Formats: sequence, C-alpha cells, structure tokens
Amino acid sequence: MPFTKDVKKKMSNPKVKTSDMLIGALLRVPAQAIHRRLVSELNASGFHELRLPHMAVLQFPGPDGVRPGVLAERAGISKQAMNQLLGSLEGCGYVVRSDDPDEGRARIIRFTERGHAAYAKIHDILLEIEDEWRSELGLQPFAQLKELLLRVWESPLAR
Amino acid sequence: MPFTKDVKKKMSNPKVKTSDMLIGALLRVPAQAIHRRLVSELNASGFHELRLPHMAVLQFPGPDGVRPGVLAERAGISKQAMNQLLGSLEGCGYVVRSDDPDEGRARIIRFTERGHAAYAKIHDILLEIEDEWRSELGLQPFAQLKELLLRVWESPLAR
DNA sequence: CTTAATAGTAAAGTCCATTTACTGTGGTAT
DNA sequence: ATACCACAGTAAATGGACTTTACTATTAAG
Repeated sequence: MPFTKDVKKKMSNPKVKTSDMLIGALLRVPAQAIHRRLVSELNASGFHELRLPHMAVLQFPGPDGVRPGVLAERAGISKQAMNQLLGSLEGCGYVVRSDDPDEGRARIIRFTERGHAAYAKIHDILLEIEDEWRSELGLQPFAQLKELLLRVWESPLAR
Repeated sequence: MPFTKDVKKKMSNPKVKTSDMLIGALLRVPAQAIHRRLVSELNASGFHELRLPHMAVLQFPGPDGVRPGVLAERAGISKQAMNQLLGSLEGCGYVVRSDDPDEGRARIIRFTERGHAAYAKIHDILLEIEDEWRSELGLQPFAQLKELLLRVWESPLAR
C-alpha cells in the first residue's frame, strides 16, 4: 500500500534558457530515462531478472567473446564487481564463462541463446526510442544530434 | 545476432558510422565520464566525503530550499533512499534539514557554507568541461548540441 | 628455477536502496 | 468535533552492489 508505482508527476518547468542548463544535466537526464526504460521494457518482455546494474554488462558493444577484465574496464567498475555481475547473469542463463583456449589464465564470455535474445531486444528498444526522438526533433536535427555526439565519442572528451 | 560484426573485438575501430552507434550509448558514455570526473575533482578539492550517489542530491538545480520528497522524485529514487543520503550529507556538514514554517509536516533542505562551496565547485567544474567541449567541437556546433539537447529536455522524451 | 606480472576469483566489509512499518500533520465529510 | 484518509517524513531490517584485501593459477623474464 505504500509507495504506489511512482508515476512521474509534472516537474513544473519554467522556461529555461540554454545557458542555464549545463551539459552535465542535459546529457544525464535523457540518458537516465533511456536506461530506466530499457530495464522496464526488458522486464516486460520476459527478461524479468535483468536489473539496472546488469546493463553495465549488456552495454554496447556487448560481452560476447570478451574477457571479464575488459568488460570491467569498459563499465568503469572493478574486475570483482564485474565478475559478480557475470556470475549473476550466468546463474540466470544469459551468459557462460568459458576458458580461453589460447591463454590458460583467461576466460571468455559467451552469450547463451537467452543472452542473444536479450541483447537483440535491447537493440529493438533502442531503435524504437530512436524513432520517437526522430519524430519529436525532426529527421535532420536528430541526425545532427547524433553526428555531434559521435564527434564527442571520438574525442578524448568521453574518456 | 549482435548488431555489428566488425567492432565486437576492439574499440579501437577508427571509422564509425553514425548509424552504428545508437543514441543510448552516445549519451551514456560522455554522461558517465562527466559524472566520474565531477566526483574525482570534488574529492581532490577538499570535498573528500562526496561519492557518486551524493550527486543525486547535488544535481541541478540543487537541493537548497527544496523538500526531501521533491528531491527523491527528481533523482528517481525512493524518499527513504533520499533521506538516507540527506542524513549522510548532513553528517558531513553539507546540508541541514529544517522545519517548514508554513507546513508542519514538511521539511526544507538548506545548504551550509560547505554545501554552497561544494555546489559552486560543481558549477565550476561543469563550466570547465563546457570550455573543453567548446574548443573540441567549435563554438557554434557546441551551441547547437546544447540547443538540441534542450529540446529533448523539454519534450516528453526525457521522462 | 626463481621471480615478477597478469587474469581471474573469493571473502569480508561498506555503502546504498528497497521494503515494510510507523509518527505526525492537514484536509474533509459525516 | 470526531473520524477518517491522504500526505510528508522517518526508521529499521533486508538485500543488493561495489570496493578492499588477499589468494590461486598461468605466463613471461632473468
């Protein structure tokens, strides 16, 4: 009875100027919204074990064929934390940890069928979100936004 | 089926097309980078108690004069979680929780001097980051990027 | 063969957030 | 007015997630 499904109420939004909003908030809020939506839509699609932290593993470009240490570095968490997440995902049947045939001390993450399905679903949801953004912003401005963000991605700013 | 075959091993792929990267990753990576930098620069500037979760409180437009419940809603966490963070910040001397003179059941968060200093520092760091982005992208493209993100902010996409 | 470096793992501890439950205030309808 | 209910905030227990510290196993260098 307490805490009904938190429905986002209207945040009273008095006209804001570009100069008021700093790039931190401008990036953070929509990124967070996408993140949350990913999890809730995945849960609704039968992948009910997946939680927000698991997204650190499923992040682009995905864990398939990658070593745990690399995944940890990508996500910006310790190897131990990543290993725990991988254990959790392995327990739910999304990935398997197999030995690297070339290096005895290394392991390699592989998707299971279920893992592949979840990753494909994430891709679908993201395409869906892109469609919404495209119709809200317009085709050309949206392309421009992605282009600008890609320039950021390729620069040292994103490190 | 992973959605790209060519970049699954190495991130060092030099030429990436806009269509390959989805908006989720394009937003997430720089937002994360900013977040981490905020914490580490704050720590280095004498605010050594501040951790990543505390940013949920210090997020724009800040907690000064706001009620706990509103802060919780902004950050997308429960009132209890927010209350715990506020308790932590109060313990470190960043904020105080005072009673609302108008409504007996409400409380109001106020910055201490130290809190104001930390918030100002965050603002400085963000301005610093904006400068870097501006010189990397160019003045006009950067303004365009912020303008586009502001349109997203004002739309239902960011909810 | 010894030593050092690397990849991964395990256990303990800490920090954070959710669940559940409670107090106190404000409004409203009988 | 009393009763009732919704709302703002708080508190304790629980569970989850990440870090620190420490360990094993493999590889490479001397």
